[in-house]
Amino acid sequence: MMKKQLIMEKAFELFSEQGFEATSVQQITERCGISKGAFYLSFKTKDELIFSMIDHHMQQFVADIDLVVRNVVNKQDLLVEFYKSIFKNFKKHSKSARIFMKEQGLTANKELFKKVNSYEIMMTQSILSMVEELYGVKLQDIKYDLVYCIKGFVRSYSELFMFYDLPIHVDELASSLAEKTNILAQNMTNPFITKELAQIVESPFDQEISTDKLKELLDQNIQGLEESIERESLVLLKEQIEQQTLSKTIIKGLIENIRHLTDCKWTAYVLIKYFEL
Amino acid sequence: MMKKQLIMEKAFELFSEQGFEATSVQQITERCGISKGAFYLSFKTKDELIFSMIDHHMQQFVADIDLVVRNVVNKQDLLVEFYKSIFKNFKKHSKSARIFMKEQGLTANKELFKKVNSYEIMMTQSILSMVEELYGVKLQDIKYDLVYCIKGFVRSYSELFMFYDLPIHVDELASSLAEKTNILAQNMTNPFITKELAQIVESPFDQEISTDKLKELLDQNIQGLEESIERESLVLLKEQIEQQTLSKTIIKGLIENIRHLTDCKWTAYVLIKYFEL
DNA sequence: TTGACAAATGACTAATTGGTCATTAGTATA
DNA sequence: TATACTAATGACCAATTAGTCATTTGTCAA
Repeated sequence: MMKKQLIMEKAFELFSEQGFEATSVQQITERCGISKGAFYLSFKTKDELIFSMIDHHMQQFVADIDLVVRNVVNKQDLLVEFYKSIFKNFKKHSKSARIFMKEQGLTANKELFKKVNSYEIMMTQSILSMVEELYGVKLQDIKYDLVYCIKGFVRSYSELFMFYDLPIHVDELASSLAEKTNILAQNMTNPFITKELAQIVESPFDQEISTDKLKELLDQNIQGLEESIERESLVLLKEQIEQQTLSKTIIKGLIENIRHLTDCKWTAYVLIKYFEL
Repeated sequence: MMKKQLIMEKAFELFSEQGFEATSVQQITERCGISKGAFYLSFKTKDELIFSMIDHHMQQFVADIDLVVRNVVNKQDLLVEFYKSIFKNFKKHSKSARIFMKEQGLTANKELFKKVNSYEIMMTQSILSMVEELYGVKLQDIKYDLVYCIKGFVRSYSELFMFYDLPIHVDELASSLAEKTNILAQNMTNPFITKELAQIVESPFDQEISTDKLKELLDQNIQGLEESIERESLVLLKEQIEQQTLSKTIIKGLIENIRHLTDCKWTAYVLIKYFEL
C-alpha cells in the first residue's frame, strides 16, 4: 500500500516531465529506488498504474468541486467560491491537470478515454446543479447552455496556470468570471445547448456506482487507517450500505467525519450520491 | 513531393486512430505501400514528419480564420461569420483538431510545444484584431479579456464536434455564441486579463517571419504548380520580396490570385503580414 | 538456531523501435 | 545496347520496451 503511493508519486513526476508513453517502467523504478519486480508486485501492468493515477487525481478534483458547490452557505458567494476553488485546484495541481485534463483528446486507449470522460461528466453535473441552485426554475431553458459557457471560461483561463508561472490573483479572477456568468445568465436569449443535446452528450458513458465497488472503496480506506473516529465512521458507513438502519442525518454526519482526509474525499463524494443526500 | 503528401495523409489516419507515439514508422510505410527506406527519403526522421504535419494543419486553420476576420464586408455579420468559419473547420477536420489543438499531451517535446503555441498565438491575434474592428476604442480596457472569453466558447463548444457525431447546426451555434459575445462586450465591467498580462502570455514564443523562410515557402508553392496565373503570381510576389517595386494594391491583387489554392492559404496569410496589408 | 514464508531482486526474454545501407529496379540519354 | 543516374528496397542493427521468474534477502515465531 505504501509502495503503491511511492510509485504513483514518482511516476507522476516523470509523466509531467516527459509525458505518458515516453516514460518507461525502468525509469519509474529507478527513481523510486526499487527493482522492476517490485513494481510488478504493486501493479499488474503499466496500464494499471496509469488507470490508478487518473482515478486518483480526477477523484480529488471532482470531489473538491462538488464539495464547494454543495456546501456554500451564502448563495450570493456561490459562483465566486466555485471559481476560486477550481482555480486554486489548477494552481496547486497544474501539472496533473495538464496531463490528465488535456490528454483526453489524443489518448488512443478507449478505456482511458471513457474513464476521463466519465469524470468530466461528473464535473459537468456538479456545475449544472450549481446553476440550478443559483438561478432556479427561472432559467430552465438556458441552463445547459450556461454550463457550457462556464466550462469554456474555466478552460480558457486555466491556461494561465497551466503554462505560465504568473502571479495570478485567484480571487480577482473568480469575481471577474462570476460577473461574466451572471451577465450571461441575465441576458442570454438564444441558447444553443438544449436539454436533449445535453442528454445525448452526457449519457453514453454514464457510470453507475455499484454496491460492491463502494464497499471495496471503503475497505481500502479502512485498511489505510489506524483506530480513530474516522476509521470507525468508515466501518459504520460500510455497515449502512449492507443494511441502512441509521437516519440520513446521522449518515451525513459520519460522512462529514471523514471528509477532511485527503484519501476519503472521493469516498465522501460517492457516498453522498449513493445515499442521495 | 507527391510521396510526402501520401505519407502525411496515411500517417494522419494512423495518428488519429492510435495516437502519436503509439504509431510506428513501420505501420506508416505499410499503409502507404512503400518501403521503410522510401519513408526516410521523404523525411529525415519521424519527428520531421510530425513537425510537417503540425505545420500543415495549423496553417490551414489559422489562415482560414484570419481570412474571414479580414474579409467580411458587413461588420454586423463579422462575429457570426467568425464562429461559423471556425466551427465548420472543426466539423471538417475534427480529427486533426483533436490531435493538434490539444497541444499539451505532447509536452515531452519542447520544440513541438513551441510550434503549436506559436500558432495558438497567431489565432489569438486574429481574434484580437476582430474584437478591435468590432468594438473599436470603446472597449480598450476589456478587449483582451473578451478574447479569452471567445477562446473559451470555442474550446467548450468545439467538444461537440470532436467527440460526438452529432447533427450540429453550425449557423445556430454561431449566432448563439455571437449573442453571448455581444452581451459580454456590452455589460462587462470587471475584466481580468489586462494588456500587460496579455503581452506576457503572448510574447515569449513570438515568431518572426524571416525573408529567407518566406522565399523558401514561395519556392515550394511554385514548384508544385504548372504554368498558370497562380504560378506567375507567386513568381512576381517572390520578386517583390527581394525588391518591392509594385504598389500595395497590386501586391494585394497578386495575393488574391493564389488565395483559393489550398496549399497557398498559409502563404497568403504570411504575405499579408509581411507586406503589412 | 532453525525453518517457513513473504518481499524483493535483476538477469533474462521476446518483441518492437527508429534508423542505415549495400543492393536492386527503373528510366532516360547517348 | 550500353551507360549513368536516381528511386526504391528490405535485411539488418543497436537500443529499448513491457513483462517474467528463478533466486536471494529479510523477518518472523518456535
